[in-house]
Amino acid sequence: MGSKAEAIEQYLLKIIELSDDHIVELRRAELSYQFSCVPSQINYVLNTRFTTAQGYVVESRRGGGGYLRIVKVPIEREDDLIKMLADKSKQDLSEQEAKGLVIRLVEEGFFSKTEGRLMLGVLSGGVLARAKEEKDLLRMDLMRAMVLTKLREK
Amino acid sequence: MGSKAEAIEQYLLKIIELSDDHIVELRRAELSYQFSCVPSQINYVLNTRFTTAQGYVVESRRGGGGYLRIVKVPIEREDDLIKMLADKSKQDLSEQEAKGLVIRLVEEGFFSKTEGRLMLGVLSGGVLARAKEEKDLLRMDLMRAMVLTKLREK
DNA sequence: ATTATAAAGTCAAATAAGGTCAGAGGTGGA
DNA sequence: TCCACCTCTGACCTTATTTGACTTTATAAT
Repeated sequence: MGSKAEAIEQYLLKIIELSDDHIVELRRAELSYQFSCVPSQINYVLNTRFTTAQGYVVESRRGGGGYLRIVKVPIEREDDLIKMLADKSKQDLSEQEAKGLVIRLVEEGFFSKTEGRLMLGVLSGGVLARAKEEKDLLRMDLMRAMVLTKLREK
Repeated sequence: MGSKAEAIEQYLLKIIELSDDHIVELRRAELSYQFSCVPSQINYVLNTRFTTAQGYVVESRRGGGGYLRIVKVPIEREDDLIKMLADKSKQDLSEQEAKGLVIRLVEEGFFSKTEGRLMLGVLSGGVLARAKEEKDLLRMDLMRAMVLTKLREK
């Protein structure tokens, strides 16, 4: 049984897809009611799955007439990419982050679908098991290497 | 006398066979309960019998809604390059070997040129530096993962 | 202005998975 | 018999999700 968080994610993705300008606006309380969960779980989903790294901007407003707005934004890809890669302080990459990033890079057309699959193949699952504690560091190295390879070819 | 590990293996093989897309998803805790063993024995079975060398990709997720997913990738090829990957005794792959292999796989049209470049980007140079002595083992894991990913999509 | 009401945000604890590793226990062949 | 090589177990670890008490901010009503 998939988690509730995932169901909420899927629902949001779907309605974003359906909206013509890739913007969706909603009430936190209503959504949490629909999915019979506490309101703060909506924040959890937003914080873990609709991050800027994954290409989303979330705005909100409290109080009467409050709302949540999720906007999917395209990136100025190469600049942002280089920035991300150049950010030396970011030395590790979790599996989740990696997946989000790859999905986005494919959506942006930076990588083809098959390339994306290839990347997911090495970045996720038990493939890096041997690397143990260094797994997340290595994953970052691999991601860098692949993005750089691709940049060079363009 | 068949071991419990073998019984679990047989069971998994059977349900993978029965599933129409060769994918099976399950709860570790449930399975271990069915076979009255500790949960970690499931990992033992997966690690010893459902490896990439044997054509399986295993994914998992922890936490609420967690799961194990086993994907079988059919390796029915006369292609001896690919067969080599199925050779369990071959556990490491040097940089030179990797390059040669990728080049041939691209020549044969198994991988596209850009995919090949992506692979070389990951398999060669200092990218795996972090893995130290395990570098060659890890390189083999990566190669297997990529080939399986590609086979999976064909 | 003050107070009431209607949102949404934060954060940490509780819960629900799966992962790792080292050592104990078997088993079969030389 | 003895050794090498499986299997099996349990203690401990890491990660993801769910919940709820408390906080903050906006609007509406007096």
